[in-house]
Amino acid sequence: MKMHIEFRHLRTIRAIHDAGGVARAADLLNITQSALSHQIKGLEEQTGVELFIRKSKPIRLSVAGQRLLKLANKILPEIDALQSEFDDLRAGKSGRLHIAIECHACFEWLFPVLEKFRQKWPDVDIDIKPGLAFEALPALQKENVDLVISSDPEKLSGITFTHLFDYKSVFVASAKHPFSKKKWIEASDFATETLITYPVDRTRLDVFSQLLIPNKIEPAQIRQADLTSIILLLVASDRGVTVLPDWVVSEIKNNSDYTVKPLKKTGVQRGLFAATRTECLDKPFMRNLIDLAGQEAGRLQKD
Amino acid sequence: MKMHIEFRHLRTIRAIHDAGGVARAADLLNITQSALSHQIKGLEEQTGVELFIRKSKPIRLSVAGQRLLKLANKILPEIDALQSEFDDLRAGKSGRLHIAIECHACFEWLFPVLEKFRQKWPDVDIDIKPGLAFEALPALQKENVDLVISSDPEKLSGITFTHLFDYKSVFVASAKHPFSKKKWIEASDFATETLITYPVDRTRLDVFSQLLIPNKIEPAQIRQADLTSIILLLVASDRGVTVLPDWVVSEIKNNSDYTVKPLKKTGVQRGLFAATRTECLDKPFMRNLIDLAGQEAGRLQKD
DNA sequence: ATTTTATATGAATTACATTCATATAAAATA
DNA sequence: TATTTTATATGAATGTAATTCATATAAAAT
Repeated sequence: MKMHIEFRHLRTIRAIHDAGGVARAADLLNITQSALSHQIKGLEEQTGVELFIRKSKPIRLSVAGQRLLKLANKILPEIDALQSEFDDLRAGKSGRLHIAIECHACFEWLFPVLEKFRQKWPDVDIDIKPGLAFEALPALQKENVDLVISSDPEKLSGITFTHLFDYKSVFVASAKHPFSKKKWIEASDFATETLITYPVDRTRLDVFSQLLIPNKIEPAQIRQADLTSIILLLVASDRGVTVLPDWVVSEIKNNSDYTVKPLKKTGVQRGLFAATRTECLDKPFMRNLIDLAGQEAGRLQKD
Repeated sequence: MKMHIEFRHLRTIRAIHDAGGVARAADLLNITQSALSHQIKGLEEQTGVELFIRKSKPIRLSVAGQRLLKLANKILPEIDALQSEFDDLRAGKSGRLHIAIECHACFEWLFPVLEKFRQKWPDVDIDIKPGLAFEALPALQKENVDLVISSDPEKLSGITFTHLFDYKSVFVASAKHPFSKKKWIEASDFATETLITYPVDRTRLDVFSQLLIPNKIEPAQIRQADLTSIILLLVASDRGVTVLPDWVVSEIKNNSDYTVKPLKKTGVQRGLFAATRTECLDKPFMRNLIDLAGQEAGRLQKD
């Protein structure tokens, strides 16, 4: 009396209908006729209605039975579809790729990469989570995201950092700016300047982490802007100076509105890494994304 | 390895999600936590994908798990709905009422009855099968129909005939017809007449079964018409004579276009019966239909 | 009426879900 | 950080329910 309707029963109903009888259905399901007979008897007890008309010999579905069959024909394909979705998932054709980017400027090269990726892996669920830019690595461990783009590799259990490419952080100012005569920019130079940055914690900005904080220099003023194009606009109109990755700057290097200088005599070189859960590197789409990211980086550097 | 996804699994997934953890879900389902743990392990083996993220402590659904949950939330209510449909069926609120009528003129009184019935039993699936007018009783036994309206009760195993009402078969002709002077009509009178009948086997027509066949009389001519109103039209314009149940004739009894006479000196009295499978008499809607038919009959006779 | 074919059923068997006892691992707490 | 608490996992034992086997019964076909 505790028994429930189970998929077994739906498969049975469908088989009996398709095969046109219990005995034939039994072959179809690789099961004995007796088993099916017991099964439908149990099902009729459970549902409380007669599912079959037993007066005719290959037994037929009653009205109630037909109703159940209808449901079976609706539900069973859905389960099969789900199973094949799962098969895709296991085969690595589908999956989830939720990305957190610590580096704000990375949008620039990430979008073209994702566009290529999307074409090759249409069933992978792509998303970018800019919200949790900080705390990205814990989120990665907790499987809230699957990929973190970061400049600061850490030793973390279960997390692997894959080197994507190197870039330089370069100083950008208006062409009219007095620093256009300098060969390179020092930390101390910022003390009198208005610095334009992305609106993120300063520890996540190369200018600060690599130059100003170590040298204990505070810019005269800080102004924040969301989009790279806005920052460049502000710089062009001499409202301040900024520091950006060289790949961003490559587009405006030959633009006479701007002057671009290295930071320090040696330049400030940084690496960009893809952080993933180690086991995820087995997934083909994940490896492919990292490959694509490397290729795109190469293309940017050439310009 | 042969295991399939079962409803148990869907209920489990849903419970784990709703309760927010395996342990709490276990209470919810009145089952041990261990059972659920084994269950989801088996399910993961079957599907081949990880359904849960086990890094966090009350375990969460993975992407695949969420997909399964979505399906569970779709499917489980459908099964519940079906079960309550079955409950209605068992309670006698719903069911099938497919009717075969041997007696062609019965449409006349059956339609109003069914209209009343439909209002009271909206979930009963009503249908009239005029096609298998002959062979109606075997169809009843085979559960192809559930009710047969017949004038000829037989002793048949599993079939019960319920008397609905009696009627007389009466002769109808145009008012101008010479027989309008007769007190009653004999079989021999038909030998010179054109008889208009429903287009059915003559054994199912009262004139033949009750009068002409026993007396071995053949009408001069036979003409067939589908609808009672057409038959009456033909009779009014003196294209022939007919024999109809008195309840049909009651409408035109006072119409000066027609003359109505009894058959034979004594009249030809017949009964009308509802044949059903005996077990179907337990169903409340079936009893109610038979009651309604009786009432409607009473109303017709009064006119 | 008889044979054939299809379904039903009781008892035995087997498979498998569940429980129990306990290990393991994450989260909370000190 | 160590410790306690809470949550899940697991192996072995148990119990239940699905399946099989052997056979009875009933409808269809001959």
